[in-house]
Amino acid sequence: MSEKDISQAVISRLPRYFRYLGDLKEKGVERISSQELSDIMKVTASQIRQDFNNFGGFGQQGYGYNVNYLYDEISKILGIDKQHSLVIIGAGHLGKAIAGYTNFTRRGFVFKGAFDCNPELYGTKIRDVEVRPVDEMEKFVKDNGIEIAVLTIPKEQAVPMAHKLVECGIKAIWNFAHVDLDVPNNIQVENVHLSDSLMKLSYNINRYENANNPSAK
Amino acid sequence: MSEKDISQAVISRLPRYFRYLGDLKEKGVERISSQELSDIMKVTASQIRQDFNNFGGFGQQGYGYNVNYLYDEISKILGIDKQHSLVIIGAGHLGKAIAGYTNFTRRGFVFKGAFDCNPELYGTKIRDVEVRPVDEMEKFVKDNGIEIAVLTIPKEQAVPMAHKLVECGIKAIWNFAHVDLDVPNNIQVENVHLSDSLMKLSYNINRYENANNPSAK
DNA sequence: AATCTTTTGACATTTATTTAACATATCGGT
DNA sequence: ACCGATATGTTAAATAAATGTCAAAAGATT
Repeated sequence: MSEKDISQAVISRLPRYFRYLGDLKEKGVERISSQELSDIMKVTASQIRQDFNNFGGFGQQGYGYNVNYLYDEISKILGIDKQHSLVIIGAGHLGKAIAGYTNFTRRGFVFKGAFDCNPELYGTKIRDVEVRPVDEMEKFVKDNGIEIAVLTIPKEQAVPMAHKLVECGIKAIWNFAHVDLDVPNNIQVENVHLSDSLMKLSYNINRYENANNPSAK
Repeated sequence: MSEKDISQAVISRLPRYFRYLGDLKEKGVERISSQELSDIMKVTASQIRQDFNNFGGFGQQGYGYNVNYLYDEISKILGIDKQHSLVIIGAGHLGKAIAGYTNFTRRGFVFKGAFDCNPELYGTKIRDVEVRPVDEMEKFVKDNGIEIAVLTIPKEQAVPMAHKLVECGIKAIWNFAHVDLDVPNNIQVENVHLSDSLMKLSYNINRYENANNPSAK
């Protein structure tokens, strides 16, 4: 039905390509070969070519890839050529950090609403958007056809909230709560488990130290 | 020299196991089989056993795994049985969100200092820790033997700052800036590229829609 | 105490991902 | 308009990861 399934390993690499291509574009570089990109990005040229070829031939033999064209194509693949509306649920520091990050706006993610259950925050503003009581979320999401909900609330609240969001017709959840959400699989979920990331870092510190000082243990 | 290399794919799964084991522990569950855990976590029992066996036999045939024991062993593997000191560089919302996240403290990550280059923030406090001028960072990191630096600053500043941190003897960098850091490989780096994560979500929204409405393109 | 059941740990198999190799198309200079 | 150099797209090989299988060990039951 859709294009043949492309592995998430490939998808995970696309934003990085996109970032480097954006840099090249800004520098005025017009063309680049997989080998040059390989040198800059420290991945094999073979992988670069293979990754791009999952989506069709973007390059030209003997020439390489046109930076602008490739950049645009990747942005289409990633769906950031279109606008996506989002609301933030949980107007704490993390929610504010995300809402305030203007680069997301540049990528087509339009911040439309913020909700919290702390009355002290009601009416305060984050980038021209008023923080509202979380009870108003359902109506707001439905009325405005919001696509993405950013969950920056404690894990206890995250699961029921995800449920509610699904009922409101949300398409995707960007989940910062330290819990796995169980939602129908027509709802896209992307988890950002910060503590998992920090533990990985801790493991690697440990590993390096044990490797160089095997006395302990 | 060290234990034989374990793939980062396995390491990435450990924090999730740890999280579920913590939940089981709290519920008073004493033992669990790979099959039961498989049902809860939606990964194959085979993978669970294989993952644990990378680090030695934690289970017992005919019995399963002792939840408390396994939990403790994983915490040792991840190095979160020991304390790790950290400083936050960039006291914006993101830095504050991370500093304020008390769960990290529970896992042994001790927040010791915060630095920023915005004079308005000097002297303000984040959880009893005073925000200081970024110029004082070098001395502070050296004097206090800080292990981990959390980089929550704009990408332009991140690269030179990483350099400086390496000179101060930092062991690891938790990087939230949207740029790849180039540091010696005795320095551990863990990247949290939020925009990459959001783009992945966008891709998956797009993919699902195209699959169910292939008219477009 | 013997037998049956459970469940691990180890290994074999399958699947997925990455890297390498190369034929072929295009560019660029003469 | 030709010819050599370049660099893709594609296919094949190698590597890595995930899954399935089963003997053996320990617990549970009678």
